[in-house]
Order: sequence, then C-alpha cells, then structure tokens
Amino acid sequence: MKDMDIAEVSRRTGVPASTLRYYEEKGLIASVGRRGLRRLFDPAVLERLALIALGRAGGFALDEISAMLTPDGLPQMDRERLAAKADELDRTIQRLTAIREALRHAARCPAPRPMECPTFRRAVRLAGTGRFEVAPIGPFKAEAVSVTRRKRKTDDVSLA
Amino acid sequence: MKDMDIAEVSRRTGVPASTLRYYEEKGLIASVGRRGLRRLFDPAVLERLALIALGRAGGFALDEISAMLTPDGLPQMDRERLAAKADELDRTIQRLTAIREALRHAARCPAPRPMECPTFRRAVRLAGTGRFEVAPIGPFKAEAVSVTRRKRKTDDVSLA
DNA sequence: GCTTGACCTCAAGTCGACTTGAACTCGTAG
DNA sequence: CTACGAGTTCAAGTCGACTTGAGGTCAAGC
Repeated sequence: MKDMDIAEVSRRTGVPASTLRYYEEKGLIASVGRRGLRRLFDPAVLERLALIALGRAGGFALDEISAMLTPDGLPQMDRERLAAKADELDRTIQRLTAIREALRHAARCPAPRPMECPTFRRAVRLAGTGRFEVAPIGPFKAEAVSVTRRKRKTDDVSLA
Repeated sequence: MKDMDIAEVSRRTGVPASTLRYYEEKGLIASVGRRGLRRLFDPAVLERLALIALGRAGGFALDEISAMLTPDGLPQMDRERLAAKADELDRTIQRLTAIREALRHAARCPAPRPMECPTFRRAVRLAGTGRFEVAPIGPFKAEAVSVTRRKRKTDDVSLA
C-alpha cells in the first residue's frame, strides 16, 4: 500500500484531518513526507491511531499515551508502568461498577430517599467517594459510546 | 445540627468553597439563607453533595446530575432513565475492562509489535473502538482515586 | 495558463468544571 | 469603635483536546 494523504487517513480511521494535524503537532503521529505542502502518511499510521484511540478510550491523556508509545511499536514503556496503568483502570472499573449498581438499585428501590436505603448507601460507599467525603476524581466523561449519537443538541433535555 | 457556613461544608465534604458557590450558581445545591452576606447551609446539603460526588465519579456531567436530582431527594428521574444511565455505565465498564486486559497483556506479551499479537488484537477489538475506527469517547481521566484504600475486595457483580 | 479545490499554517475560539484575583462587606473580638 | 479576616461578587483565567476561520499554496484538469 502506498502512502496516503491526510484525507485518506481520515476516511479510513474516522479521525478528522484537523485532529490528525493536531496529533502530529503533539508528536503522537508523524507524516513521512510531503507532496508539495501535503502530508504523506505511511499506512502504519493507521495502526498507531488505533492504539491512540485505545488509550483515549481508556481515559488516558494524550501525553500519557505518547509516553507509552515508541516511535513505532507499543510499549517502550516498562512493564511495571503498563501494569500500573492497568491497575489504575482496574480501580476505575471497581468504582464505576459500584456506581452502576447504585443506579440500578435506585431505579428499583422504593425508598423515598435513597440515602435511607442500606443497599444504596453500600453502593455509595463502594463507589469510593468515602462516607460523605468527596474524592476529587477529576473530569471524567462517560460520553456516548454510541458514536453516532453525537448529533448536536439544542432542543433536547427538558430538565426539571 | 444547626446550619453551617460555607467553610464548614467545605471542611466536612472536602469540596472547596469556590466549588460550592459554583454548584449553587448552577442550581445543584441551595443555601437556606444568609447571615449578613454569608451563606448558610442545611446539613442535608452534605448528603446532596455526596450524591453529586457519586455522579461525578460515575462520569456524569453536572447538568446530567442535576437532571437526576430533585430539589431534595434523588430520583425524580424516571426509572427508565436511571436504568439507561446504568446501561451506559455498563458499556463503559465493558470497554475499560477490555482495555485493562490489553494493557495487562501488553505488559506480559513478548511480541515485538503488539498488533502482531492475537490476544492484544482481540482486546483492542473488544475495546469497542471498532476495527480501526476511532470512537470519539471524550475526555476521561482515570485519575488517582486512591483516597480510601478498599479493604473489602469489591467482589460483586459479574462483568462479562 | 488559469481555475479549482484539497490541503496548508497560525491564531483564536469552544466546552465543562472549576479556580483565581480584585475589590468589597460584615460580624465579632479587643 | 475599629480592625481583622472570613465571606461575597463578578470577571477573567486555566486546562485538555480539539475545532474553526481567515488567508495562502500548489498539483492537476480543462
């Protein structure tokens, strides 16, 4: 396969050209040259972008991702660090699992105030926000995994 | 317990005063009055803040959270919507689990390039980023949560 | 040779969730 | 009665990950 221009990379990965330029600027990907002004990319960039997407989906920052990616392969990062990342993710998963249970329970439980329900309280406790302590968790965003649902919202949300 | 001033709420929840004002401005919490200029909060605000923290920890936006919280209790939100949120979280968990596995495997696998390893590829596939399609997942941040160490191994809940 | 249109650069804008800073107001201790 | 310091307001700044817009370039088709 021959080198691709930015439009093709974009088409094949779904990543907008503007994002690809941004990634290049940040050093996450590299173009192999130019034809005139236009960037040329090696097909290998597709794989790299998949890895980047994986990291993003895992909630890692671009800087962290570039720290785990060598110029071409994956883990120049030592195994310890990778394992640490996995553990980090694991804790997140635990937390989210507890919250999911809290939500499910809240959807089902008849208690007038959720905090009066022991099951709910337990879930809250497990959620790791401490008893009533608020753990500074940082900006998550469990955004629509359903990619196609990002249509632009102006009309929706009739919030009470 | 008598009404608290902003400093006490802050102290007892760990939420900075600036954030409390911000939350009030956004309508997530309310003060019950003023003494001079100073806000007074009902102790119930602590519980509400715990719920808000729970939502934040679950990756929900403040707007979403306020949509699920009635002026005082929890779910004015219909059960369907709560269940939908739980499902959303569930998909996130699936994805993160796959990524965790990919990471763990990468830390262990001897393959020179991870994409050559079938196990890794499988994990990537499960991560839901499509084949090589990049799902725009949005800014996560699996930040250090380790506020309170979890002694109880949160055994529960079979995640696939 | 000229137009076209995809691509380029660089600066600025956006979004969410807060934080920070300047200028001001009070209740209270001395 | 005055000073102090905790609280207040409002505007602006920050951070990460991009997007948008204005204005410029260039390979290719007519």
